Amino acid sequence: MEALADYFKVFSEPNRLAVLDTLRGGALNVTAVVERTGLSQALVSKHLKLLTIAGVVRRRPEGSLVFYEVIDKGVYKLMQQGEKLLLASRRQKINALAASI
Amino acid sequence: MEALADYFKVFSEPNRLAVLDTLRGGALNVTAVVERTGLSQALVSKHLKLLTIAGVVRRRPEGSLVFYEVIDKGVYKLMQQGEKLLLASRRQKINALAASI
DNA sequence: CTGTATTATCATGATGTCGTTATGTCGTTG
DNA sequence: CAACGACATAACGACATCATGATAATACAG
Repeated sequence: MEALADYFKVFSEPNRLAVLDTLRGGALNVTAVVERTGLSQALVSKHLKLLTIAGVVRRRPEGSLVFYEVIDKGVYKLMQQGEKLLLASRRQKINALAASI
Repeated sequence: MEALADYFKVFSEPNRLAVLDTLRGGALNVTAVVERTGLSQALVSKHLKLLTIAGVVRRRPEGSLVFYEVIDKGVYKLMQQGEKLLLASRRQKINALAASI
């Protein structure tokens, strides 16, 4: 349970999800991620490091650039599954509200 | 992204996952969850409240007891998908280690 | 070798989360 | 209504996480 919770924690941060989102199309270097997310360079670097440690992303230095890419695209499936449940839970909450009137 | 991150945050806490796990078989009242998890009553109550607010769990008072049950069992599928990716990422980390030797 | 671009790290402050203890609330029972 | 059991909430301390600004480390160009 502990390890699973830690794994989900990786996806529990908006900026980290935004970073992951930029990597949908394939590998990008840090600056590219910075530009596409609008986040600070230091912040992007830290999130990418965390994602690397979590085993979600692979680091590949190339010259003076460092490219990052998602290892298992199944993470996007996980996110999609999360979205789906999120929407369902919203409908649920609306129903609960309506029932309480 | 924000909302999705918040949703994943619900599953990013070991004790909360443990609580959810006790509800796999169906509705349970608070004391039953306390007994099965070994967590304090106050803590279980708080986690159940959070799960309720998140729309993951439904609260149903019955006499002096309060039963909770998972609304959409899809959350267990989400957890399963998380487990799967977690295991894959572990294999990945081992490979990365091996490659670095 | 110097300077520059790219990426990583550090130190810090602000904020959030978790768990505990104590107490409050509500329903039931005698 | 008094007492009890079940559950919820409040207050608090400990700790984790996040974002920032400044600075380091690295690779490359000139």
